[in-house]
Amino acid sequence: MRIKDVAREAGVSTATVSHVINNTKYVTDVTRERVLRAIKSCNYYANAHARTLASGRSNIIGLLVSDISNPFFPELVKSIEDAAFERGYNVILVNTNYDARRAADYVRRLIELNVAGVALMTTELDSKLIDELAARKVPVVFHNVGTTGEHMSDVMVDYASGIEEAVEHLVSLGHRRIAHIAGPGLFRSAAIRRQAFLDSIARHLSDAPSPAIYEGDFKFDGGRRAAGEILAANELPTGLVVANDLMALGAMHEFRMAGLKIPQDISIVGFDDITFAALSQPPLTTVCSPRAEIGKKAIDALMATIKQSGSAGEEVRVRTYLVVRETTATPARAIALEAEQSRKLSAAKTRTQLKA
Amino acid sequence: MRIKDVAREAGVSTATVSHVINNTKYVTDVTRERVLRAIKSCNYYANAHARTLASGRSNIIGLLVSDISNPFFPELVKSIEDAAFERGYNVILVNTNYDARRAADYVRRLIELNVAGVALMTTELDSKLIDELAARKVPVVFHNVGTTGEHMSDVMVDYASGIEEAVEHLVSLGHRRIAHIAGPGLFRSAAIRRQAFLDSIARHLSDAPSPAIYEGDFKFDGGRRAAGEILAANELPTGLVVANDLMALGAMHEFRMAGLKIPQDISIVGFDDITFAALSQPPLTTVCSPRAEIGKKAIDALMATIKQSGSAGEEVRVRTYLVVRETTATPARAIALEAEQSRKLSAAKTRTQLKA
DNA sequence: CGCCGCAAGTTAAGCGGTTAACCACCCCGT
DNA sequence: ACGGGGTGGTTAACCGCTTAACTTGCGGCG
Repeated sequence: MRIKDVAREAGVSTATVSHVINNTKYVTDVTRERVLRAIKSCNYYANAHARTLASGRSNIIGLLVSDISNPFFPELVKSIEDAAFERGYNVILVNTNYDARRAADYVRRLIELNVAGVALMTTELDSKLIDELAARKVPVVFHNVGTTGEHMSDVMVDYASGIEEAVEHLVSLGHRRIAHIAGPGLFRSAAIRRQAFLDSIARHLSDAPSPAIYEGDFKFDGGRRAAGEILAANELPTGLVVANDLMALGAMHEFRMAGLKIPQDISIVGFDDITFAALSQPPLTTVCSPRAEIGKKAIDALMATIKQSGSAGEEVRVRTYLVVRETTATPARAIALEAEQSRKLSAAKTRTQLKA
Repeated sequence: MRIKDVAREAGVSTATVSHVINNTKYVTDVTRERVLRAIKSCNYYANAHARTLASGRSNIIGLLVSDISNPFFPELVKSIEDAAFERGYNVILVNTNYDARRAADYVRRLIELNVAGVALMTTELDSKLIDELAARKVPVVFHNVGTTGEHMSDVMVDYASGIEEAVEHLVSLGHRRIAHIAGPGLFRSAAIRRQAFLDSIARHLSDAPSPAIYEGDFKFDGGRRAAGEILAANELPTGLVVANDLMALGAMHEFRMAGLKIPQDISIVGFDDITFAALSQPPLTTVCSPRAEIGKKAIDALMATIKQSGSAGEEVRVRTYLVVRETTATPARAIALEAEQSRKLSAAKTRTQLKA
């Protein structure tokens, strides 16, 4: 059932069959019909490898993610796969497990597969890999790396916009003591979020004491531990911005264990908006990192550089934004406390004045 | 940088280069060395498509899942990708979105790619697809379909064993009124779990009234709705076995909204053991569907049929088992209630006896 | 009427490997 | 001295498709 069988069946040359399949040359309707019928009657499926070999064009793209079982990724993968499917591409899924060596092995395989492009949605990236890809002129789209170049696009997620909204939200609710649970120091995304948090605080709460920052590991337990540290500190913040939802959920768990009510005792904002953010108890207010949009734009950018090779990559921007749910509220108890304190304070003052 | 460049560089024929790469023929150490050096100095990467075309062997496998964003799948995908990677295979990820047409499109593409094998981890399966695959003699491994055959293996997950453990667990805690929230009627996996539940109940609680069964959609909201129905019914069960964790979590949410305490007022057992089962509040007792094992065994079975074509597929079994966490407990309140009722009852009896 | 140009196909040369068949050489036994 | 067989490598035919270049036939135009 090869193209030559179809050609024989239709009484034409293989070239003609190829042309009707690919629409690469005008063919009369009657010939086209004959060919199509032959294709059907032979139950002919083209051989993609032969096609790629002959044409130099492949319809496979590589998708690298750090860890598909991290709840951030599935939706991203889904949207990428979806966009690729629509455009006729197949995606090879690569799970690096945060392992640079494994990523390198895979990049080699992808190059051997002559992939049309690569979506590097990992956080950890070896620059040698990128060089390798660049040397082979493989179109690439990154995620928050900040480098674009020939064949290299980047979808930059504007973490700051969402963090700003989060801080603004807390401040407008009346919070003045806001802490942050950051991600691991060496993660770029963690560093950006941390800085964005500090900037926003500086902007909105310039007179308040500088905010406490705790560091977690981006996982549930890291959130628990950080919350433990917060509880151990002498002054509890009333608001908390957490660098990802998993840690936010972990922190909520720990606070609840300690008998705190959320949001009455402490308001919490997460980051990412993973599926479970909406399902937690209470539903988590969080900053949405729109993964469906990220995936779609990544493929758009990749396709653009695939179509016209030699083109410079583009830098696409995606905003993050706050999704208010039920873990944030006016810090009523804290405000009452402060009011009480200032009342006592003024009463004391009055007394001393009276004494004088 | 093609094989002929390497051959020229090393001063040998392309055949020799091919042989040292693939270890297909003995080559003297000095020649081998020369070739390897040439490969390195040319920075040569073999072309996988040419290799596949010439050899007829591909190192791509197709992995079909219904929906990667369903929390059941990521871990399965991960273990499959992992096992495939180790064996030198690349996986093309296919997200069918529960759409038979899309699955069909993809199967065609996979055949065109001459994939070495296909892992059909979807719930919905068109028999035409399977025929197509069978006709092309593509090795396939299913998930709970129950058909094996030439080139077709199946990893059967023994849902019943876990359900049995769950029911046993509840019964041994003292539960006598146990209900079930089932999955959508037309899902095979849902039907099997439902039947396993009924069987277990019949085995352990033959004297009790036949258990109530509610139907959900395998999603969080379906669990909420089902829980709503349960609350609306006149007699609350003390124990609940839910067909998957997402619905169990939804049900917990609903019960909590209604003011019930878990597990004091109602014990809940989920199914799947998704990541969030352990993170819920309280952590969910559930039946673990060991996805890492399923994935690994699926690839093992697939590889077996790939290696020796013409072999009959095997049927692999995987047990599910109960993971006890904190949503199950002795139905204290219910027992107290019943005790109270029976006391009243006997008191009433005594009264009537006295009267008599 | 002869020639041009276009329309519709065909021919055949790759694409980059694999591998069966073949060859040259050398060692060894008789 | 000579044939046989093993060793280490080469030759070249393919795998199935694409596509540039070429052919053929025909209508239109000067």
